[in-house]
Amino acid sequence: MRRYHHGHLRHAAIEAGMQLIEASNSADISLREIARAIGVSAPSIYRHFPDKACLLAALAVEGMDQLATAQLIASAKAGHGREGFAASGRAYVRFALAHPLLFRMIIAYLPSVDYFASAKSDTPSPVRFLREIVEALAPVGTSATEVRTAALAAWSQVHGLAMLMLEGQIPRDDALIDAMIDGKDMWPESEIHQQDYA
Amino acid sequence: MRRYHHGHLRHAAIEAGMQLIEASNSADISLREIARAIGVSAPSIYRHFPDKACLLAALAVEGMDQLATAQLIASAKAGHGREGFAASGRAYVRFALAHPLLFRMIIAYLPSVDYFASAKSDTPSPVRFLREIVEALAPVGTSATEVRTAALAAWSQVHGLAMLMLEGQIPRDDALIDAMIDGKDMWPESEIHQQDYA
DNA sequence: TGTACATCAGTGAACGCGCGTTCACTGATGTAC
DNA sequence: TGTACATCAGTGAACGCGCGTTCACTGATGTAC
Repeated sequence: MRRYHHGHLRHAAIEAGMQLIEASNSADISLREIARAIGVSAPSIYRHFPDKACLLAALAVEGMDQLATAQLIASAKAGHGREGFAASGRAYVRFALAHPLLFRMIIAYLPSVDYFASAKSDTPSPVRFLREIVEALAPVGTSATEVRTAALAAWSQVHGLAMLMLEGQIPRDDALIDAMIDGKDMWPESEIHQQDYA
Repeated sequence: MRRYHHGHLRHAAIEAGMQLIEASNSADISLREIARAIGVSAPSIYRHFPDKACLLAALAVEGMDQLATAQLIASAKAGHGREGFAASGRAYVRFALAHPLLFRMIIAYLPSVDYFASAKSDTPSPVRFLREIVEALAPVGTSATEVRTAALAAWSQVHGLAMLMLEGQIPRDDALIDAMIDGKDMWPESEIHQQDYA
């Protein structure tokens, strides 16, 4: 009987889960698989997670963090602003291609983050990042719903590209990603009041 | 021993499969389920399909036909051209929302239809429809790859919206679909040489 | 027209699979006296 | 400091599930003579 003090097994399960997710790129991860990976019996998982869905949700949260971070870094490298926004979009697609199953799980197992609710939250998330950067780029006087529509359209754009490439319907062509996501499209002739994402 | 002469069971299986797909909106359909639905033993399916994947592929083909038809009708109703294109995009999203599982299967189980290869094919398909309508709308002198990029961007846009709505990440708001997909975005100040989709 | 026969679309039973979850348990840990 | 004890993170065995697929079969059909 190996003993994991104070939530160590919980941590180990999530870590092992993440590794298994990277290895598999299509089917869901099984609870038993994760237990096997950390050398522990399957029922022991239930000391730390009520059921499988909660375990997967924990992995999805982990993945969401990673995605948000990847986008933030990409945006910062491009100097935020319009170019940073495009860069974060490309980062979204590349993250999906690099971590197919994790990406699907983020979308599937995470409770949806309402666009407007994200304004009140403090935790970083792709949705919150999206809202803030689009708000910063919108011309003064743009209505909240207009901004939201633009933000959701941008999300749809990169999400659709990611999914279609994952499904093999669009070739995984790096140049195509770049061509599809450039900074010129949104509010082309507007003045920008730039803000950092903090 | 009920007997289905001359491929009747094949037909019945596809029909029953389509109905089951409409009923379920998330998990995959099982081969046994389909057999049950038509009152036949599971192994009898194997007289007509080599394996489950082929059965599902047949359903996906059926679904693709329906999707292409829905888009074509929507486009025709709007008079083709720029408005027709937007209408076909909205039809894509609404089809996905109305037939969630079928939509997923079309994307997942169908061999990818290469954009350029679709030019040579004669069978109607969403990709072929997309290519033809975007080509018709492109200003004279637009390069083939530019047209392709625009077409794939449009596809990504509606596909992403559809997926995010299906996953509950974006509210299923009809007005939002309309706002997001209007005909103004692509090549805004270009002359159009319109063509019908035949 | 009647009969022998080949074909082949169906059948029920069985295979092995891995899954999520429950159960009664064991035994190491940390604490209270 | 030593001992009794409660806690609770682990265990192996078992549950029932539905799945895709294989197997040897049966019996209706349509055809050749």
